[in-house]
Amino acid sequence: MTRITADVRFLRGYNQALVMAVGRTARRFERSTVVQATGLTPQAVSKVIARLSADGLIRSTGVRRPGVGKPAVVYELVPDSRYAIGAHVARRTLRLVLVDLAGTVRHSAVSPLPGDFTPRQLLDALRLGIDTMTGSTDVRGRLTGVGIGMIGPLDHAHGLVRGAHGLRHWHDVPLREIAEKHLGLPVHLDKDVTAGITAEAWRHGATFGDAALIMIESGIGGGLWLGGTAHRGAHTNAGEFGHTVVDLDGPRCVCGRHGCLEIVHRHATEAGDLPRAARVVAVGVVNLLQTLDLAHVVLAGADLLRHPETYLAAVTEAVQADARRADWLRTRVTLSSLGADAIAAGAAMQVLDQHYGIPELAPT
Amino acid sequence: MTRITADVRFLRGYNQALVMAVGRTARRFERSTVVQATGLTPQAVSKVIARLSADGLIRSTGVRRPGVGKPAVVYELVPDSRYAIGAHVARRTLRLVLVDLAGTVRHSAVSPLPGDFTPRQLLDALRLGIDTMTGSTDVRGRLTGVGIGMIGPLDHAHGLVRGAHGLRHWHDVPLREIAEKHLGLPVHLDKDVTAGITAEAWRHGATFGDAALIMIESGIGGGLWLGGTAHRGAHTNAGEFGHTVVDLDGPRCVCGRHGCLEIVHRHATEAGDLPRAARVVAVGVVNLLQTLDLAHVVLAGADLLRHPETYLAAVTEAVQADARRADWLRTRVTLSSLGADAIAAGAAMQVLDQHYGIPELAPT
DNA sequence: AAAATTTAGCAACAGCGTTGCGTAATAGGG
DNA sequence: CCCTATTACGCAACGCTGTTGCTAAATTTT
Repeated sequence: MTRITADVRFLRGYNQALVMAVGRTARRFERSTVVQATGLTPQAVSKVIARLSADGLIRSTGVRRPGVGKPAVVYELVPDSRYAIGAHVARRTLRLVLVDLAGTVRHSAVSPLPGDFTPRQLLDALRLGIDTMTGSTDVRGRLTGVGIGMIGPLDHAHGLVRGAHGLRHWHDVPLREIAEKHLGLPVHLDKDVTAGITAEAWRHGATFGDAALIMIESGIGGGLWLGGTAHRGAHTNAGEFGHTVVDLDGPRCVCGRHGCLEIVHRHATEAGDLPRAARVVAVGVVNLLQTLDLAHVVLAGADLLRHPETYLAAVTEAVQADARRADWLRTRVTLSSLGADAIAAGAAMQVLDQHYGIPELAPT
Repeated sequence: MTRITADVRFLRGYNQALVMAVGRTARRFERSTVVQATGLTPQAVSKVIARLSADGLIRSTGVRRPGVGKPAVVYELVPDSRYAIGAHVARRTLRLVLVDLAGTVRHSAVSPLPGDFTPRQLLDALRLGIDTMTGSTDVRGRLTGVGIGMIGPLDHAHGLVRGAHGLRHWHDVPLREIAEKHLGLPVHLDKDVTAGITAEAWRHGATFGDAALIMIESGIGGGLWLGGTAHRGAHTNAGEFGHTVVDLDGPRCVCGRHGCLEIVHRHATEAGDLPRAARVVAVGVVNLLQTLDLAHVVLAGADLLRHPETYLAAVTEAVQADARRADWLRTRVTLSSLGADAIAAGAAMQVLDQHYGIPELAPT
C-alpha cells in the first residue's frame, strides 16, 4: 500500500477544507473565527478566503462592528455555487436528492425500480431522474457529481458492485465506471450506511467525533465515522453490524451463524414485542461503545423511525446505565435529522467532500 | 475540536516518515525503492535522504550494480541512532524494554511492584529500571522518551490515569506530567491494548491495514488499528472488547451486564472446556470483522499464549467459515510476534512514532 | 482633532516538492 | 581501446505554500 505523496497542493486543499468546514457549520463567519478554529495566521486566512471568494464558494455579506476598531468583514458560504446528486438504490426504489454546498437537500424524489432490475435499467432511471431534477435550472453546470449509496457487498475503491442481496443481475458490476460514461458526471459508489453517517458528520461539522449510524431497514447496519472520516474497512465491508452474535444459542440467521443481532431483533419484532426489539438493539449499541468508544450514536432507518421514541429511549437508557459508573464517558444518542433522505443525501455529500473536504493522504 | 493547521513543516515530517517507514520495513533500500513506495519524485527523495543522513537516522551501506548504468546507493536505517523506553504497568509487575529505531527490543526486564502500589512507588521503580537499562551505555543521550502502557480507564490526551482496576491509589492521577518531571524525559501514556497493536503495526510497516489485537490476560481486550493509526475512541476507552455481550441470557459480569464475552470465556476456562473458550473468542472476533472489516487479527496475551494453537485454529476456522462465501474477504489471523514484550514494546514505539512517524493533523 | 484599537493586506521570506538539465559511473558493442 | 547507451544522482531555478514584518484603513474613545 503506497501512501500518497504530500506536496504543497495538499496544504492548499487541506486548509481550504478547514475554512469550508467552518462555513458549513457556522452560518456566518469572519476572519477571526477562522483563525481561532484553524490555527492559521490571519494573513494565511486572508489568502484562503481570497481564493475561495474567487471561486465563488464564499462571499462577503456585510461587516460587523464590534465596538472599537475597524469593522470585520462577515462571510458566508454560497450554497448555490455547487451541487451534487445523491442516489439511494434500494431493492425496489430509487431515491434521488439534490444537495447544495451547504449540505441542504434542495429536491427529493422517489421512483420505483422494476423487480430484479438490471444495471441498464438502473442507469436509465438515474439519467431520467437526474435530468428532470437538473434540467430546468442552471444547476447542471454547477454539478460536481453523483453519489450512489446502496447495500453491500461492494468495492468502494474500484467502484464495483460485488453482488447486491437478492438482485440477480448484480455480480461484479463496475457500476461507477459505466455510470460515469452513461451520465457524463463523476460518480462515487459507497455502502448505504457509510453514506448515511457521512451525512450526519457533514451536518455536525468539525465538532463531530467518532460516531455510528444505526440503521434498521429490512436489515440492520451500522455506518462508522472514526478519526474524522468514514470507516469502510479493509474490503469496504465494514458496517455489517446486524450480523454480530449477541445470543450464542439463538436462532439461525441467513448468514449461517446463530443469534445474530438482526435475527434476534426480527423475532422480537414479529412476535410484536417492540420493547424487547428495542432492548436488543440497545445491547448491540452498547457493544459498539465498548469496542469503539463513540461520542455520538445516530438512529435511522425506516423500520426504526416507525417507533422512534421507543428505540431512542431504550438505547439512551442502556448507554446511560453503562456509563453511569463514569461521568466522563458521555455518548450522545440522537435520531437521524434527515429522515428517509439520509442515505441519498450522504452519498451526495461524499461527492462534495471529495472536492471541498479534507484531502486524503492515504490511498483509498 | 479545532484541527491543526497544515504548513510546510508538515510536508517535511510526513514525507520523511514515509521514508523512515520504508527503512523499518525493508532491511536495505535505495532511492528507487522509496520513489516507488512513496510516489515522490527522485529528486525529492534525494533531499529527504540527505536530511535523514545528516541527522544520523539512516546511512549508506554500499552500492548495488544492477547491470548497466551507474550503481545505486543502498541505504539502511541506523538502529542505534535513537532509542525509546517502553513500560508495561500491570497489577503486580513492571515490565521495561529498550527499543531501538528499527523496532527491535534490545533489552527487557521484569520487576515486581508492591501490592496496591502508589504512584510514587511506580515512579521510583520506573526510574530505577530505566537508569539500570540505560546507565552503562551511551544510550541515554539518544533516548527519545518513555512510553507507558497500562489498563484503563485513562485519558490519553491529557495523560491522566482515571482509575486502574483494583488499584486504590490511582484515581485521576496525572501520570504523564509527574512522570515527565520525575524522569526528565517525554512520557507517552496509553492503554495496554492500544500500545500492543501499535507494536504489530510498526513491525509490519505501511502494508499493515486495518487490524485488531485480541489480548487475553486476566481480562479480554481488543486494540484497534484503523485507517493507519491507533483507534482510541472519543474518551480513550475503545478496546473494551471483552465487555461486549455475546449471550443475552448469560451469566452476570462484573461490569453489570449479562453474557459478556469475558465472563462467558472465563466460565468455559474454569470448567476446563478449552475448545469452548476458544470458540467463544472466535465468535467475538468474527463479530469484530462484521462490524469493522479487518485485514489482520493478532492474538496475544499470557492466558491466550498458554494454548496458542487452540485459539489460533478456532479463530482461523471461524473467520474462514464466515468468509467462505466471498473469496475477496480475506483476513489474516496470526499470533503476536513479540510475545510478552508486546505491550511494553508498543508503548516504546509510540514514542518513536511521535518523532519519526506520520505527523498528526487532527489534534490528539 | 488626536489617540487608541482593531482589521486587512501588501511585500519579502523561508521552505517544501517539482522541473530541467548537466554530470558521474557503469556495461556492452565496434 | 573508445564510443554509446543506460542508469543514478544532484545542482539550480521555479512555483507554490504559509509566515513574518510592516503599512494602511476604518472605527471608537479621549
